[in-house]
Amino acid sequence: MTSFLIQTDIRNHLLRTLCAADFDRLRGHLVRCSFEQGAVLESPGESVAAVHFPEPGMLSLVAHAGDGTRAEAGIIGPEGMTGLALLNGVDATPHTILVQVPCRTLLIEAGPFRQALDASRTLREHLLRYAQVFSVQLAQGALCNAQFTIEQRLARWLLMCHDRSDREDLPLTHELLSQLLGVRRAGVTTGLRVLELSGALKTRRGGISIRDRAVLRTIAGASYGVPEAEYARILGGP
Amino acid sequence: MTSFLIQTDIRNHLLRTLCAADFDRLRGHLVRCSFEQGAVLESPGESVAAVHFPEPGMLSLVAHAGDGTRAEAGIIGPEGMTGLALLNGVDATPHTILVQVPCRTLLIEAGPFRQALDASRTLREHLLRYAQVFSVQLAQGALCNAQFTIEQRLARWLLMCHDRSDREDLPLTHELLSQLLGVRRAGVTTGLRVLELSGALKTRRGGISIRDRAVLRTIAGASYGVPEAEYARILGGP
DNA sequence: TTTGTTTCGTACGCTAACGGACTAAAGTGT
DNA sequence: ACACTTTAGTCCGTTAGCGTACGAAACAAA
Repeated sequence: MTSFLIQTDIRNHLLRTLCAADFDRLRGHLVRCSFEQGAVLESPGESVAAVHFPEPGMLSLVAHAGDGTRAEAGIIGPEGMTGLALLNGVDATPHTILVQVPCRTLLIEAGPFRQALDASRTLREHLLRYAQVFSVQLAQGALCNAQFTIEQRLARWLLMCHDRSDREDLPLTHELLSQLLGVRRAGVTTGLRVLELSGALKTRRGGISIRDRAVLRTIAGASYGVPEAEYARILGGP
Repeated sequence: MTSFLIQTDIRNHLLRTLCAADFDRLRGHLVRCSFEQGAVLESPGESVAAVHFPEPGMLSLVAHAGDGTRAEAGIIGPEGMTGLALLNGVDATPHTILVQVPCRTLLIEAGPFRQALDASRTLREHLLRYAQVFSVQLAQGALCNAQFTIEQRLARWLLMCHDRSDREDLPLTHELLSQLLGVRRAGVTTGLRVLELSGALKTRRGGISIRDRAVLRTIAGASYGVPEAEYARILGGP
C-alpha cells in the first residue's frame, strides 16, 4: 500500500513543521487511520504498538488510580502526538489514550519510529520539544483540578477541545464530560446551563456547539492559556 | 576547585545508576550545593541555568496560572533531577522549582550538561526514562487533585516526601502544605489531626514526624503508588 | 521578663459539589 | 405506532471544604 503523502497537506502540526529530510524519513511508514469516539489507542501496561499524529479531532490521556478511579490528565490533538513514552525510551505507560472527538491520524509503528529517532537528531529534538509542552499541560491540569470550579474547568476543557477540532459541533455527552473532569454528571449539566445562559455555547442532545470563545475565555479565566502560550513559544505557528 | 566525587557515594539515584562512562563525562562538571527550605532553583520564564541532582531532601515543581493561583504539580528528590526542560531542548518553563526539605544537590551547568547529552546516547536515554516517570507523576497528581480528599492527598504527599528525605522529622508548616496542596491552612490542620489520631504521624510546631507508613498508605489508598511502581519498573532499584 | 511573631487549634456561617434518585425528553429499533 | 434506550434536567438531603477570624500556644528577640 503505497501512500503519496504531501507534507503540506497534512493537518498535524508536528509533522507539517518537520524539516523535509525528517519528514521523508517517516513518510514511507506513515499510514492514515480513522477513529470513532471511544476508540482506545493505548492501554495501561500494554506496550505501545504505534505512535499517532492526529489530524483535527481530540484524544484524551486518562490516568488511573489502581482502584477504578480515573480522570483525564491531558489532551492531544493535531498539535501533538501519542506515544511520548516511546520517545522517552519506555515501552508502556499506566495510562489510557482514547478518542473523544473522532479523528484521523497518521500512524507509524513503534519499530520504524524508533529507527527514525535513532537516525535523526533533529527529529528527536522536534518531538521532544512537544513532550516538554505536553508536560506543562499536565502540570497545569493538576493545578486546575486543585483550584478551579467545575464551570471554569468546563470552559477550559471546551476551549482546548475546540482548539483541536475543526468542527463547530462537538459530539460530547454530559456523562462523558463528567468522567473526564472527574465530577458528577449532574454537575456538568448545571455547569453547561450556566455557560449556555452566558451565550458561550449551545447544547444539543449529545452535542455542544461553541458560539463565543471570548466568553468562554472570560469564564475559564487563568485556568486556560499557559500550555498554549508555551506551545506557541516553543513550536511556533500562528 | 577539583572535586573527587565517587559515584557509589552519591546519594542521587539517577547519577548512581549511570554507567561509569557517562558518570565520568559529568564528573568534572558536578558541583555540590546545599539549599535551605524556600530556595528557588528555577523561576517562570527564566532560562534554566543548571540542572540539579538532589541528594536526600525534597523539591517541588509549582505550576502558576497567570493570576496568582499556584499549586504544586510534582515532587523531585534523590530519585530524579531538575531541568527536564533542558533535556527536552527547551530553555525555560512556566514553573517554579523550590526547595521544601533542605537538601544538597549535585549541580551541572546548562552548557556542559547539553554537551554531555550530545556526546552520549546512553546518558540521554537514562535521563529520558526519568522524564517519562515524572510525567506519569504529573498525570497522577492531576487525577488526585480531582478525585481525592484533603486527608488522602495529605497522606500521599507525606509518603512521597518521606520517600525522598532521610529524616524522620520533616520541617513543614501547615501554611506551607496548604499552599502546595492548594487548600486552606485550616484544612491542613484538621487533616493532620486526623492522621495523628490514627497514629500515622506526630506533629510538632513547624514539623511532622512520620510514624507509621502502613497507616498512611491505607489512608492514601489508590492515590499513592502508580508513579512509584513505574519508577521501579523503568529505573529499577529498591 | 517582656514584647512581638509565627504557628496552630478551633469555630461559624456559607458555598460548591456530592450521592442518589426520579422524570422528561430525544432518539432507536421493531 | 410501539416499546426501549440513551441523554438530559431537576430536586433533596448531605458533606467537604471554603473564607474569615479569633485566641492560644510556641518560639524569638530585646
